[in-house]
Amino acid sequence: MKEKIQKDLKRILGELYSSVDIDIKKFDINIQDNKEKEHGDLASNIALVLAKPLGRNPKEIAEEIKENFQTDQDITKVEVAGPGFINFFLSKKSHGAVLKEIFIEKDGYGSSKSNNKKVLIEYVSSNPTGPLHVGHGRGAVFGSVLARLLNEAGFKVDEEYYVNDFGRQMNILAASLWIRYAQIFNNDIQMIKNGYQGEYLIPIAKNLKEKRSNELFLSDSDLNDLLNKDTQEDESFVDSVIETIRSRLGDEFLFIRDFALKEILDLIQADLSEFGVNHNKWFSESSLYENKLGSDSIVDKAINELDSNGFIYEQEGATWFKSSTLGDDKDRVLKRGNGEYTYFASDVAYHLDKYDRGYDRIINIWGSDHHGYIPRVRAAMEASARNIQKLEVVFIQFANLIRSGKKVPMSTRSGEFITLKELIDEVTTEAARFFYINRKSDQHLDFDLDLAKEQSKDNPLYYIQYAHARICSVLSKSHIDEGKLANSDLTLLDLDKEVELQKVLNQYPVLIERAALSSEPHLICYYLKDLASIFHSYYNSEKFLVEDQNLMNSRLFLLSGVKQVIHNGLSILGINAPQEM
RNA sequence: GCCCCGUUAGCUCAGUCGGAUAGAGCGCUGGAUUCCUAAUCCAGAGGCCAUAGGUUCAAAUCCUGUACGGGGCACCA
Repeated sequence: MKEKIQKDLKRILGELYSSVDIDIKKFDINIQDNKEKEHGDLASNIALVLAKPLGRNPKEIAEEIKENFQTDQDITKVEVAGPGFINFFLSKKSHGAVLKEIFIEKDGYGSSKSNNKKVLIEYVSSNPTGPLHVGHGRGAVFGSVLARLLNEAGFKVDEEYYVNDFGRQMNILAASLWIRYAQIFNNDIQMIKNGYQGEYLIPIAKNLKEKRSNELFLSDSDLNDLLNKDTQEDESFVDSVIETIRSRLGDEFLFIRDFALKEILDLIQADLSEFGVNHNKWFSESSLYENKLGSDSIVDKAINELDSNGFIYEQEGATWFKSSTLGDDKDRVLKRGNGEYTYFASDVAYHLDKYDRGYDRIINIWGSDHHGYIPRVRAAMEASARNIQKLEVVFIQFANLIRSGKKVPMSTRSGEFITLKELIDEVTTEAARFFYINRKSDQHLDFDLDLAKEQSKDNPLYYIQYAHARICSVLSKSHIDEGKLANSDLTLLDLDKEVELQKVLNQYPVLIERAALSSEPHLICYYLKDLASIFHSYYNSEKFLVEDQNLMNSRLFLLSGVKQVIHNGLSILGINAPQEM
């Protein structure tokens, strides 16, 4: 309908003002939804926009356009109001068109046809050194909802988890696991200061013992240092433990390391899966460092590319990237004086690899504490002659958990954090997903645990689900075949609330498109709350199962449309729409 | 010091491309159930949209300054 009005207005403007010395075509014609019923359904501000360039009174222009506008069976009335708005009034029948559309498209209502564009969303990517905690939950939900949303908007979406399985932290993980393993044989051994403290390594150590029995245990002489509590307090002690195990066990050290990584990735994957988050790609950081038969690794190739573009120099034994020439605060080290690569080197190579895989959009979902990181990554892509417009970064702010009105204290040190699994077990996956996504991503979020568990209208998720269940209940009590409702007389739906419901249903596809384009899935939550609210109000003011068959059928048809849209919206959020509650 | 994000009702927050009288929930006050799920609804009170300028026919929305709050600025990952 909006498109039709736009087209008509364009034509009228062309006819009226073709002789004027300005280019009418360059003005966009906006059609807005009106809030106030007295203003009609739609409005255009074009007369106000044109007033200045034409040097005329906006009301006169609006009247002129109105005179030339042809009303028909859909657009029944045109009015000029206020400072020069042109208001359009739609017929009852044209409001009902949306119900037939929903009826035909069902689950597909709101989704666009494929646009043949590929998008990569990288998210979560937490270090594989321990289970996910609640801090990861928000990014996890956001990424998975954005993936569904973009899929709905016609993109071909890949969801990727970048596994930081390279470097010192993996050795520390291996050492920590080995200590848990050694504790099985000698409980005088204690976890060392820089090791991973969490108890999650204990069951993994038991699994390790199943595989290797006591073969990985060390001789008494090697254990001397480990049993000396004074030296353990030292920050660098972890390195000497790694050295000891590595020199005594040789390749078995690598076995321990790989075993630890695999077990923890299994843990992470299981938690994500229970949380409705499913990455279809897992990208290993260490794969960036493989060099097959003498050829350069991906990281070396990336550095060489920067080098040949003139962005690399050596200083004090380290390899530097001249990011400051491309907007970063300072230059960055890629390879340290001791020959080790920095995390940033991996990231440069990783991002180049993403580009080379041919995506149209590359979306990173990062914790907001990483925002200072973005100029150097951009600089690296620019220095490698990649189109930096393709790279988008969405920052996710931290979430606080609130219980009984108070912040739940959390410390990532010494393993005192609440895991994602514990959160899910307490409030359910669905509530956790909804509350995480309910708020704009770049805003702090207070996650109220008590509210998430509450079963009342204070809990917006229950409110929405209840609307769906109520409709299901009415439809089932009516004993009518939903498939036969399509021929209902939609002109009978002329109550204010009925018209409003149809208008809101009509906005759904636009909402999905906007949410996808601006990466703002929280809009879906607000939309669904709105829709549910209008429905509940309608439910309380009218009866649906009435004597008059025609009236009943049209009302049930409307309800069936509301039901479908709630279902579609919740499904993007990864939340079930229950038949009964 | 530099860089991000924020400041809207007592509280928690929405607010589309700048559009007509500023939105919701909670809380507060008062109502609705012989009837399709009261897990619901209806009505009322409650606002200098932090602040000072600017752009515009029109600013919560765009631009600049200021104040206040949160976060970030490694040869860590």
